[in-house]
Amino acid sequence: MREDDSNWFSRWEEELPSPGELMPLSQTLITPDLALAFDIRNPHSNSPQQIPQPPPPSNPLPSPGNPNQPNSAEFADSAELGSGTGGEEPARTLKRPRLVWTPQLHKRFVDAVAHLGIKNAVPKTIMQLMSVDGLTRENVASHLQKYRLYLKRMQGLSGGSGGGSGGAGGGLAASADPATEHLFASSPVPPHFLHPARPNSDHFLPYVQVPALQHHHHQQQMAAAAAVAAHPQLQPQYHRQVGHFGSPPNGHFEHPFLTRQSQPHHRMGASVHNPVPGYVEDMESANAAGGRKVLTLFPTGDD
DNA sequence: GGGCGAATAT
DNA sequence: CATATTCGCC
Repeated sequence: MREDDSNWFSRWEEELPSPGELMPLSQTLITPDLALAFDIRNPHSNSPQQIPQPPPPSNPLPSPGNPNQPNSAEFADSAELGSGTGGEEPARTLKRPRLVWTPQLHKRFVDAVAHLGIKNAVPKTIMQLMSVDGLTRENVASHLQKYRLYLKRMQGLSGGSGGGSGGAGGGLAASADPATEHLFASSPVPPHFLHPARPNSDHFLPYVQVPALQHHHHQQQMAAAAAVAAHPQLQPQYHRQVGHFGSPPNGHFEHPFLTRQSQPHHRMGASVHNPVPGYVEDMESANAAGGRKVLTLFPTGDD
């Protein structure tokens, strides 16, 4: 049993993040279109209203859909199927698209793990800390497994024996080999990750500022929304949103800089002002082959 | 029963 | 190969 839920914050000694670090710690997996389509308001909703989203009886995430922005074609598809199922909301049995771990998302992941400490870094906690709505525990668990594998690999690879793919540099900046540079190499791995984790002192933190820190297991959507509602001032003003790019074939990740800014506006009557031209969009990852949809995340902008 | 972790499947 | 799903254990 992990009673971390009760006092997980009692062991924050590894590396206390600055409030600023935690603040931007919130990302959404739901595209604006999707959100609109589902009547869920975004964190930055102008309306002073409280959470307009009553707890969906049973539907963690109807259709995470596809961040494909241009049109909700994909979503429309799902919606159609959903309505056909007989209810209003899409059936709960709908499968969500594969999650694509973009460097930014992975960065958040590493960030969360780093702040939690390896020992406390369990899927649920990580998921909560990441505050990426739409992210499931399974998503994190799966990725965490791979990440641990990666770390282990790195730990073993310090001697630089000429075995296989070159050297991981031992510790920091392990990416030296073009072949090794896939995803994990793109994020800095906190040093203490490789350590046996130094014995901590009993440092207690003055206060904790975690966005989605509720004990209630609610839907991620609501969790995020609620968190925002509870601390609206925590939300940055800028809308650094969508920016999904398919998996880079090369593996060279640059900044998610905007590629283009098409699609001026949709039919939303409200103001859709976007002070930041940060609309990135890329629909090159259309994996139509096999009918596989890919879900991508957007960068928070902090990096 | 929930959740974590590793194995296994797609 | 990257994620998802399943399975056993705590």
